[in-house]
Formats: sequence, structure tokens, C-alpha cells
Amino acid sequence: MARPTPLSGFPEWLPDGRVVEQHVLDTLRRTFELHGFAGIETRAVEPLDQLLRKGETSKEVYVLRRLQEEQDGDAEGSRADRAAAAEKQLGLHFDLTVPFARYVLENAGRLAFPFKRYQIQKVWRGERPQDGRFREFVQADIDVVGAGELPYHYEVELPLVMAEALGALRDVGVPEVRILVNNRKVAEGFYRGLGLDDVEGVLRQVDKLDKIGPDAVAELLQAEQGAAPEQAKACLELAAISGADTTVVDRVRALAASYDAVTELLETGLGELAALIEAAARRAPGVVVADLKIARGLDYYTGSVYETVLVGHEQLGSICSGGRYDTLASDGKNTYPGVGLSIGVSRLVSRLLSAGLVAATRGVPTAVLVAVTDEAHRDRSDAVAAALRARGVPADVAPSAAKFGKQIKVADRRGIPFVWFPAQPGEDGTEPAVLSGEVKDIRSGEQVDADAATWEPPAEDLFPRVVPAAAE
RNA sequence: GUGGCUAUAGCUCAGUCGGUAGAGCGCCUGGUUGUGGUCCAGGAGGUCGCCGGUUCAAGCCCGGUUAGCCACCCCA
Repeated sequence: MARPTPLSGFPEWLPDGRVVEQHVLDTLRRTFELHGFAGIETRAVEPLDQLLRKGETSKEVYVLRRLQEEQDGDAEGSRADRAAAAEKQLGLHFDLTVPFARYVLENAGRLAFPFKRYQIQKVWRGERPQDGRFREFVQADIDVVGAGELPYHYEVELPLVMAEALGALRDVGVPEVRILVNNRKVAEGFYRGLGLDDVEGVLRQVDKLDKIGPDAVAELLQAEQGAAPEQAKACLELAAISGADTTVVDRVRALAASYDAVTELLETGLGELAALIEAAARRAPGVVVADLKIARGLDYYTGSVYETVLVGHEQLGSICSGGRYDTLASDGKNTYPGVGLSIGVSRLVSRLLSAGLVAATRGVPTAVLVAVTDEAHRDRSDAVAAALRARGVPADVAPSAAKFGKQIKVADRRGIPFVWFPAQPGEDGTEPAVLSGEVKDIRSGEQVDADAATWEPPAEDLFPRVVPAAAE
């Protein structure tokens, strides 16, 4: 069979890359749990109409179809049947927020609100892949939803939890992060105050600022959103405002006043933004920065919005985004407003690996490879390995009784730090104690007598570790 | 979905003016007395993405196709 070509957009790491990814996942999970988030997992599929509710019909959703479907449905079955079937068509979820909203509605009676949950799963998007952009990738979400209402302070708390989670990865070489925040109410209040009612459209154009520059955005605003030159100018001036302290709020207020664009909504938003910046400056200085050009494409955000960049890797795009949403989870009678953020784990890990920022000390768990003297005595090696494992030392037995040089090479290729040589029979043919032998640190070459019932490797060699790549 | 670029050994790549393939790394074997890495010697491994066309002759030129990369779009 011909070698399969890799599918771009569906990343697969080698074992040492997986060690890095697993460390990231473990760290995130631990932080989330420290903050009281409960873990859940939702199914991979949702009804298609649910997934497309987000508005954006152009969303590249992977649709699920059975191979035999056509034969089943085609022959008989009325138009109506087929229409109903289409409605029930399943798609792979493209984020974790929409499935979570559905989950909340479905289990509202059994959940305690405000409900804090984390969710770490794969999602799928049928977009064209690029560096850091995948068609299948892992997201790590945290969300808080309330029943009927959700206090504002959660909009402050959530980004700080993420800052802590990502900060906990700093010691393995993950760069510093910057969480950029804005508030939808500010943007909407400002635009409406200016007389621009297509808030979505304006946001979409402003979002391109970093890529195409202010002049091009001004043109688009006039061409696509029908803004007057004066209005476009005001939008750009707003977008230019950023900073880590509350003077940002004063600057926005002054700008709005100069255009006579102050609205109640704007004031509400500014109040929220000020509270967020103040609290963040106190609890995680330097991490959270207000940036009035942060737009977020998703239309369901109603309050704070967040984007996170890796300092020094801004081109990669956001590695953690989210915001406040008021009506995503609603059954018509009850609404469950929420706020959440999502880390793009695959995007983060792919950059950590490709840029050589972090590395695993080895790709296999094995700390000790037990050599086999000859196949007739393999059971002695098995016994040594069993004794080591019984005390929590990951041990493996050499695949064949090759020359010792080869067996050392087997360990070396895998990054296994120690090789165990079972004791040889004495010259007079006496059998040595089964668990006795010599253990060699193949990095230093040092070899010492050892007993498998008591010997253990240094703690730092017991399991693979994730370390800054430069230090290796 | 739109546009640009690319496709040769396991990996990274070279291949002149069209004359049926090369390097480095990796891998395997050996350099006796059971201990790797360095060194030396040898070796295996390629329908040049796929289909068709032009030509005496195609890795190279032309058309198509598939896949990948990059930008747009969108977003983690």
C-alpha cells in the first residue's frame, strides 16, 4: 500500500510533541479545577440547525453522513420526510460554546447556577488550513453561566483565570501572554451615537485594521458600511485607543463627546471596562490591556470581549478568545447569560513545537530499559522490570537479546536515560540474585551495582518532563 | 470558496542546454574477546505526486488533476 500523505489541517504530533501537549492540557485542567470549574464533555455532533444558529451561515461546518444514506432515503420517503431529515442532519461542532449552551438548556434542572465548567475537546472547522490554523484542533474552554442573570464580576474573573492558566506554563518556556479586552457596549454605543447602525459590519471592518491599515479600513467603512468620512475617522480614532489603565476610559469618553456620540449604552460599557481594567491591574499587573479595536467576529457577544496573543508571536493570532454573551442559551422562557474564554490548545502547542520554545526530555515514559542477556534468561529481565514498575519506575525490557551495544542504542534512540544489565552467572555457574545487576546512566556512562528492589532513578528522570527548549 | 507558489530517497534539498537520478543527514552491516555516541569501510533505499500531450528522447516543456504551502475569507 502506498504511503498515505498527511492531511493538512489535521495535526498529529510525534510522541515527544504529545508529551508537551499533554503537559499543557494537565496544567490547564489543574488551574481550572483550582478555580472551581467542573469538567464536562459534550458529544462531537450537534443538529445542523443548532450549529448554524450563530448567524454566520457561511460557517464551515463538517456535516455527518452515513454512506448508505442515499439508498435508505431516496427510493421512498416524501419531500417532507427528506426535509425533516435534513433538519435533523448532524454536523461536527466547530466550537465548544454552542454545544455547551445546548447542554445547559438540556440539563438546566440538574445544574446549580451560576454554573462554572471547563471543557477540553476537539473541534472541527472546514476552513483552509495554514500555520497555526487547523481543521481539527483542541480547545480548552471555561465558561460561567447564570440562570436569568450573571453578575459582571465574572467578566473580570474569567480572563484572570486564563492568565493564571497560561502563566502556569511560563516555567516550561511558554512566552508571556497579553490579554486584550474591549466591550461590545462601548463599540456599539459609540457607533450608534455616531449614527452608524450596522454595528456588526463596522466591527468586521475595524477588525481588519492590523492587516490592511487605517486608510484601507476607512475606505471600506465608507464603501461597505456607507459611513461618512467623518464617521469613518471617528471609528478609527476609537480603534486607536489602548492602554492598561483607566485613563483609556476617559479618552474614549472625551472622543465620544467631541463627536457628540455619547450614549447610555456607551456609558454602561465604559463603566464595565473600567472595572475590568482596574481589577486586572490589581490582580495580574501587565497582563490585561484595553484595546478598543478588538472586535471579535462572533455576533452573540454582548459585553466584554477578549483576545490573547503570545508576546513575540502576535502574527500567530489569538490563542485564547471569548466574551460575554447574554442570549446564547435561551429556551424562550429562561435565558442563561454567560461569559467564557477558549484556549486554542493546538495552535499554542504547534507554535511551541515549531518555534522550538519547549521540548520534552523524552518521547517515551520509560526511565529504565532492562537489557536481555539471552532469550533463555528473558524471564530474569522481566522480573527486574516488574520489580521496578511495582515501585512506580517506568521500565521496559529490551526487544531482543542483541549485543549490549545495540540494546544501549535502543535506549538512546528513545531517550531512555538508564539501561539495566542483569547480573551474570558466576564463573563457577552459580546463579546470582535475580534482582541484582548493574545500572548505567547512558548520558554520563556511569555504571553502578544495583538491586531492583531498592534502586530508583533521580526524581527528575522518573518521567518525561517538559522544559524550555533552549535549556536542553 | 477565491488567488499565488510548490511537488525528486525516511528527512532537507541539488539536478546545467530535454539525453531514463545525486548530496547531506538518517537507517542497516562490519571494524572478534557482550557497553551506544566519535571515526573508518561497506550497504539498502526513488514508476521523479498522478493522468495525458509534444519529442528520437521528459525529473526538466505543455494541458489537466490531486495534494501541500502562503495570502484572502474566517477564526483558537
